[in-house]
Amino acid sequence: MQAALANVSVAVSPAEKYREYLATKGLRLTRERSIIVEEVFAYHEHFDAEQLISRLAQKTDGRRVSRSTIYRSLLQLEEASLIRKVARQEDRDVFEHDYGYPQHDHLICRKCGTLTEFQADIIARSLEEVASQHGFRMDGHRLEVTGLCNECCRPPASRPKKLNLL
Amino acid sequence: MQAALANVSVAVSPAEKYREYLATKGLRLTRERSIIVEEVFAYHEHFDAEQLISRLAQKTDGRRVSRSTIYRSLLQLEEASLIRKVARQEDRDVFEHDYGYPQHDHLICRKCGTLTEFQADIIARSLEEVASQHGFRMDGHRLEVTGLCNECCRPPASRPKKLNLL
DNA sequence: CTAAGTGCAAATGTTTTGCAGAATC
DNA sequence: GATTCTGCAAAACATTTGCACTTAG
Repeated sequence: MQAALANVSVAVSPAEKYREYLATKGLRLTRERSIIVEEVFAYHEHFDAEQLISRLAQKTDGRRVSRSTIYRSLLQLEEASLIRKVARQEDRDVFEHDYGYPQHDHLICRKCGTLTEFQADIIARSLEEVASQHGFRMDGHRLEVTGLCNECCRPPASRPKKLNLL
Repeated sequence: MQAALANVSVAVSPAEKYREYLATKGLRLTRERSIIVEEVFAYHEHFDAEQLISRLAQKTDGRRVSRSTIYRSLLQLEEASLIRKVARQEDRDVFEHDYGYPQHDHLICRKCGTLTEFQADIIARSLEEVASQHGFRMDGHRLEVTGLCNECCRPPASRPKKLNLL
């Protein structure tokens, strides 16, 4: 029931925070929205809309939610700063938890697509400085570092060239 | 004719570099591709496919190129490291020159959408370090800093709240 | 001649939206 | 009783692709 409360340093559950956000807009935490938040925060992995949709579609109990509602809810969760877009992969927006987890950035393997999180305070600090120099009021950032992950640059055998030309 | 060569520290023109890239694939620098590279490098502003398309559509001379060819060419220019995606705005990929310009990152105003470039060597250096710690072979990064630009946070009059509720 | 290149129109795939009926205050 | 919600199907949109025709080595 109160998932995602155990090993996370938050005072309020994601669902509760969602409820608060909705309240400020005169909206309600419905059964569907509640199912969605809980599913979103049930795992800390990155996900896209389609994955969330199929996770919810597999539920055998009555916890099925329509595609539209899921998309609508994702927008709200983002507005509420519960989740945020981290990247775009295969034409899909990729989300991650933005609530209850420390700020971090990602190493994105351009071969296998794996997202690896890392933390570097110095970056946030540098950005504060840059922003203030430009009179820019920073409220967040997204940093994607691309390259090859440990796994994918291991076998230096033959370069995997594209096989277009017969 | 040889635009973008004057104030840029490159040995070879973008078109020439494009030609070289194409050559490695057994492809040619056609009239259309040539028109596209030149238009892309005629200005240093950020752009999306649609903008490029309409810029080329306005040409009164025979320099018109089809939408498909432009999209196909953009892919190649990206592959060739002549341009790169910097952001995604209004559901469109935004590109910028990646050739002949120093590495930099962007402040993105979430109100007016302005992209402001900045350079911070310390970030690149930090990333090198982080990458090596993870056995990650970095080949680039994208950093979008979001917030309000100088202009947009100037008038501290009334907070521009969304006018949804009547 | 053969392979690459183009333009067109149609397809794709994600995300959004209009609407009618259901649920909630 | 009015307003918010949902699910459905259709729409919107950027981007990609199949195809027939051109063009260039």
